[in-house]
Amino acid sequence: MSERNTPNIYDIAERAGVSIATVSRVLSGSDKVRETTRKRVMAVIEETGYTPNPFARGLGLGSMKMVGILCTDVSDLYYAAAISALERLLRRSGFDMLLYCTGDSLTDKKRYMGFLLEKHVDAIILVGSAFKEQDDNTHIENAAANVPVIIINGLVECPGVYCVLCDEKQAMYDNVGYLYASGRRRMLYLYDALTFSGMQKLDGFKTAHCDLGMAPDEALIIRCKRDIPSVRALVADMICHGPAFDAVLAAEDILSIGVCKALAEAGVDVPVIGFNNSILAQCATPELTSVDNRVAKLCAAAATMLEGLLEKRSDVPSKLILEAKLVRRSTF
Amino acid sequence: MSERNTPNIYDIAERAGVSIATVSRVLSGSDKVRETTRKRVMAVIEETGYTPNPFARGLGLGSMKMVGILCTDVSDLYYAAAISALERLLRRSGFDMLLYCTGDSLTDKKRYMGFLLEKHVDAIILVGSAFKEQDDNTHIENAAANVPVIIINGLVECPGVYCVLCDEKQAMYDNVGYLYASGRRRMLYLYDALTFSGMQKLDGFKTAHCDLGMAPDEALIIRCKRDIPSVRALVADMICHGPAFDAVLAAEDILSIGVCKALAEAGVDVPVIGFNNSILAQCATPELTSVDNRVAKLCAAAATMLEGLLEKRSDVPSKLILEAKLVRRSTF
DNA sequence: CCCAGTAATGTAAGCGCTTACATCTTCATT
DNA sequence: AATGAAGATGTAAGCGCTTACATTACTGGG
Repeated sequence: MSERNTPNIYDIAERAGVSIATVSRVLSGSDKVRETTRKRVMAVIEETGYTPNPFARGLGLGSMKMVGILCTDVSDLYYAAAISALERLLRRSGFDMLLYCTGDSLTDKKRYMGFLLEKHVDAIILVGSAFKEQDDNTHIENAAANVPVIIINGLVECPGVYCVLCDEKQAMYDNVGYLYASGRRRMLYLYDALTFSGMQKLDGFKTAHCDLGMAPDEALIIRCKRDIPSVRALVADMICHGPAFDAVLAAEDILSIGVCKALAEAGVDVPVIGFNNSILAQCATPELTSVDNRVAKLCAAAATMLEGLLEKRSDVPSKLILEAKLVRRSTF
Repeated sequence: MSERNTPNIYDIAERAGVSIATVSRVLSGSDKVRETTRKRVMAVIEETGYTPNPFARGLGLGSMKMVGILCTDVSDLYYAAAISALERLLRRSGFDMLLYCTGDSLTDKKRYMGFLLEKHVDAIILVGSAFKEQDDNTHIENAAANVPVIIINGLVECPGVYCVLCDEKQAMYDNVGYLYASGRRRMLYLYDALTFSGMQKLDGFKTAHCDLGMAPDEALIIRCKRDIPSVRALVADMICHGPAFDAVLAAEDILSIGVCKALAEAGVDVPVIGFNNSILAQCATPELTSVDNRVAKLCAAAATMLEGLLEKRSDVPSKLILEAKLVRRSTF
């Protein structure tokens, strides 16, 4: 073996008395290698602790088996759960995860998407990176022309883009129905961002009202900061100065927390339903009833999809919608 | 240009009427290129949308500017915050983040550490992946022989391993002091895992007791499941059946949540101090006083360290300890 | 025992870049 | 205008792998 620091395929070939092609075949699990040869090569590999250089392999193959993840905010509980699930699933399929956090800026999303493509990843998964209403999704469409793109909880209908999502519109629609059935007529709706998911939920809220013959009161549909004290102050103020409400629907658990605090302080008891069913729902006092939008399942579906796509199977659905599920606790 | 799908450096060279070496120099920002030539080359690059192939570059350079992250659990709030901060900081320095989640298994930690090395990352950062008492850290030491290893909130003293940590022992020591000063003598200590950090805190708790002339009561030092209902049940039981306690210190905010719930239900009012100062502390009712162990700062320090290490600077300290800070809210 | 046919292995040409070294310009000195 | 030195550019040899194609080693049927 030469005195380079790490052995290369030539060293292995030499020591095993074969050619590099044979070593490569052993490495790639090709079947056209005699069993005795394979054993001999494997022995040398074990003995030297050789591992193939991924860059060289990447250069030859055009891929390093990496999947790029574009996530708005990993520190968000919901996304963190998604990343965690995805990592495990990807690794199981032999892919590494290249993680990019975009924040909310569309410019950054586009830029990072570009970086990911430059890295020649095998696929791109978007987690929470889609899409305010005003967004243009050209970067996604472009990316999809080169590599499969999977969107978790977002929807972009375009060839090469595959979406797994939870029917949050329906979930919110149902929430309104439940509250209506229990006699509520003036539901407060709190949201912080009009992402794709945010719009779905808002839409569900409004549609349900219409279908129930109520015009949604715009004064009860409030956009607020994603921040406990703000929401708390907001709700406290509403309790004192109106407009009056007799139930609260929040687009995110974190908002509900602020709501609950304000309600508790004022001694007001109205139902509250959160969204995401994160750990926060269990932390709240009283414990928060919340919609479970199935991160883990979404991610598992995404992983399955990905495998299908990379095997170029043609039976991969371009859209997959899961049902959400209301988890009842103490606030409704 | 040939009819390959992506242009390569030869295409650019040809169209710009220079050699590939010059293109490469332009790309790498070398200064030995005449301004007019650079302009011409850049123009062609823009025009064609050429981006250098990262595998080829990696092969030549021996690096793809990637940093491997080994994290026990990204879905944990504390780690998620760390990952988020690190990603931003790494990207700023031009590194991509290769994320591995190990879980608690030492076998997996070792295995994944190996994978990371095989990928020829430029550095490895451990987030929460160190170290139960019984762990052997040979994999870390081996890795450090090849590539800088940075440990966030862990300590392995070994050449090539750099640690940034928060003085959690001192923080817990101080907690005991504060409670002692307010007259508490029977403090309940709850923890879930004896990671490095876990051991530090426990140590601080015990040492403080000794220094204050109290023998820590082992019956008040309890290991529990990291799970709200368990803790709640545990504490509820203790309230009824003893042993008696007059304050609670928890090693993690999530444990404190269970504590607070049990206390509230039983109408018992004793101080509680959590640890991590995560969002959970703000969610709790009453809001939880908690020790802030400075994730963001730790990560920033790690990033700075990393830059120093990759520039082979010799002034990089091998250990950096930050002070924790108690954030007072309603439970103490 | 020969030969076609197949299985196993080897040869060598990429993949797209970096960079040491060679070559050619430029330009200030004399 | 001749002469270097310094600056700009080109040449070509890797980096370590994959793989099409060529070659050699086997196999059983005639």
